[in-house]
Amino acid sequence: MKVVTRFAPSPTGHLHIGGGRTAIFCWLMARHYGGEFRLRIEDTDALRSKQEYTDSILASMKWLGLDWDGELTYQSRRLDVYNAAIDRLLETGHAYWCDCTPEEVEAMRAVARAKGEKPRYNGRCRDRGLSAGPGRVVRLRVPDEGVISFNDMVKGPVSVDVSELDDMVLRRTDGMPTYNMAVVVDDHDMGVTHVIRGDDHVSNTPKQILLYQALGFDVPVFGHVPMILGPDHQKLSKRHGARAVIEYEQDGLIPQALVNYLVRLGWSHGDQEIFSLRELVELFDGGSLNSAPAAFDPDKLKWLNAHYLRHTPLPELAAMTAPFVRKLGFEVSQEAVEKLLPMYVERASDLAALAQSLTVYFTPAEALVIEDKAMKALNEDGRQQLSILHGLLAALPEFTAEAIDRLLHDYVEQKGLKFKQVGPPLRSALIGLAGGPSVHDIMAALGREESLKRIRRAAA
RNA sequence: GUCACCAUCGUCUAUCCGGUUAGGACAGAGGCCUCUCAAGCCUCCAAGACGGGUUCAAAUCCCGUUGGUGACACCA
Repeated sequence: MKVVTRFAPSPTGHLHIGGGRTAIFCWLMARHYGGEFRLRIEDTDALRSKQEYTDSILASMKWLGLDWDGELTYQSRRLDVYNAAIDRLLETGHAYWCDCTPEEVEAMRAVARAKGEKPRYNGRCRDRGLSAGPGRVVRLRVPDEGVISFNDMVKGPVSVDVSELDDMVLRRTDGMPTYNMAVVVDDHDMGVTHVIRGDDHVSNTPKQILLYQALGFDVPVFGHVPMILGPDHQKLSKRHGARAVIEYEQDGLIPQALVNYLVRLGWSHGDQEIFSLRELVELFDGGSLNSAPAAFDPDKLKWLNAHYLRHTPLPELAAMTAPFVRKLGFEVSQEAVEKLLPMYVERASDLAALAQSLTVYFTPAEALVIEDKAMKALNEDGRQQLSILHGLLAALPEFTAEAIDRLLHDYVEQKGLKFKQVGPPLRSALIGLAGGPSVHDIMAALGREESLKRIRRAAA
């Protein structure tokens, strides 16, 4: 049987990392089994759905490297299909019209709650034989007794007594189908075999199974992946920092690093931490998923991203970094960026920071700001060394990293100095920072003229 | 409140069907390297929520307690 999975976001916000992770799992599952991965936009909430969010979600999917099969499905364009299904349910007696107002239903819930029961609709209109009319909704007739069970891919067997279920609304007064109704019809029509979604949908599953049965559809396999919690084990929220995939893109993350991190959150393959996309497709078969919610750890993501940064081929990394440098206001070529990269790949954990560290090379000597920590090295002795070195460097026949390094070491040895006495002052003079690459590499990158200019300026 | 699900180092996790000095990774501490900052390498710190069973043997199976998460809409 061909495996068909789907990702079905509602365009009421950007793609967040929790959604991103379930999308990755769905995609991986489909690719692993050589099946199909479908994408559906759940926009039945006309008020909150926005085109810009659909665009943003699609962009994030592409950025993550998740391609989908077939056409995009928009629920808002399938209203007729849902209504036909609802009519069938009405005809077969699985559903009925109800004219209770939201206030009345709320009162019923209050009563149930007061009795210590689960708040729900009391079934008042079940047998009133109402027909279509303004202000009326269609509700599902939940069986009086029975237990709904399903074998969840990640949670194992789950069962719920139907007495816990509500005669839920299938069709709203405005004629729009509700989420549970649309999902079941769509998943069936799209031939979805494995419904992988967030943990927050477990309690919808029994209701949907009831709908599948009432409609005479085959019930798919369900898999509910646990939620991602904040580092403090609370629900992920704004105060935990970035939640949307697009924010990570803007912060300079490498998509593969985010994918790797997200997959490892709740899934594992022995002790392995680093997975290429190809490996993931090969290894991810839908098993080994953890059923407990996982806390998001920004530090580990940072580490992974730094790892990917270091392992990205230079030209590719330059292409990714250049836009970030330009965003900082420096009109630079990709080639110029690529030349500087080897000095900095091991010193940055994201593209934004990497770009920032390159800016000192594009800043004119006069505008170079020397940070406080770097000023310490420019004491009297430091400045004196700079003056002497300025002369030696000016006379150096070949201004290459090797030659500069040799000159510096020869000088230190002859004068009986410690390298510490020349390295830090030079670095402060050259890039205005206390930390960074070897001074000979910095000078070679800057070139003789620019290096001497900066040394002169700092010595004065 | 009711229902569902969950519970191994601070965090992510391994330990496929009971027998391990409970392993790895991030973070943290220390060290090596070194002109600095990183990277890299090495070492260390650190866990089976609690209480009962079952068993020769339990982190692993069962029950309970506690704790956590989710859900309880004419949102998805």
